[in-house]
Amino acid sequence: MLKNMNFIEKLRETGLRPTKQRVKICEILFNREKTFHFTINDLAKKISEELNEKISLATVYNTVHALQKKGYLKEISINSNKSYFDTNTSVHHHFYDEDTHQLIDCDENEIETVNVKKNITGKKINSVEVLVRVASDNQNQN
Amino acid sequence: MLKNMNFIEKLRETGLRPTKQRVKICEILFNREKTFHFTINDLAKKISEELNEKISLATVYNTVHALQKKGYLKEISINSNKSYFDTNTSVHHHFYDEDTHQLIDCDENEIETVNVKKNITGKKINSVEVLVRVASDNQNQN
DNA sequence: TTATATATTATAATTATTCTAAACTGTTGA
DNA sequence: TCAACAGTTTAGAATAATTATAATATATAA
Repeated sequence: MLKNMNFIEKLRETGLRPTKQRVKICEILFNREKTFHFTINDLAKKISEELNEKISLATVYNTVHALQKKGYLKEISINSNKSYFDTNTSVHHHFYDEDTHQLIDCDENEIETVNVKKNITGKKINSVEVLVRVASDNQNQN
Repeated sequence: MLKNMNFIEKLRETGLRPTKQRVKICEILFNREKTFHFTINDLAKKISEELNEKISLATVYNTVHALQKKGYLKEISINSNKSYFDTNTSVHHHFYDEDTHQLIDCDENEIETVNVKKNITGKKINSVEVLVRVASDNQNQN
């Protein structure tokens, strides 16, 4: 996994000043094996847990949005009043468990490439995302 | 197009009391040719415009959620801090124009059937939705 | 090292949504 | 028909997520 030095480099490369807070957030987000699905709140909580130090919520928002703009994070579409982010920025899809509200990454090969036949003049396709909603088999939908 | 009588029937059939407000909301939502994508706010605005009468926002929320629970409306997954609803409850997909924030329905045949190979034990697939994000071709993403 | 542009922070403001409790209305059955 | 009850509507308060603000602090270039 990457060392802090790398984060400092990486941030600088993309034109983001490597401030203390940004480097810390990068550590938490990217020093891990598996990809991380989180809300801003999850992240803020993790910061104060793991670092015994608080970072202003506004900074967490700013930093996450900055990282997203630079392509280090991806926002995920789910119906929810919260925004979810994903450290896996490659093209991939999600299962959403409606019982537990858990989000599960799909391997590329678990969903066949989606063939979009329509195109809109003057517009380019930015992304094609599939969301598979699942729920317990014996749930009656009252 | 359906007459109010039909809405009263329909509501009653599904166990929703056909109150004045619910019938009005049904009129606005379902007395139209093309499907309607809206937020609660859009709907509330339309009500006061078309009917010169206000319905409490709380009632709009309650009614939309009741209609959704009964399957007359579908909630759409987009990254946004608002919830979008769709009067087209059939399985279909969407284009989302990131420039104009417009949502466009996809005909069934404009996206090939998505083949999901993964399945999760004890869970059934409720829906498979594709969201295609498009944006102006000459936009630099700075 | 200093000047300057940028970032952080606490807090206020905003926006979407849900809750609450009182008033009201649709429905059921005498 | 009408009383009674359960379900609904309502305005406004409460909550939650996010964004704006403006003062302070920091990173970086010269």
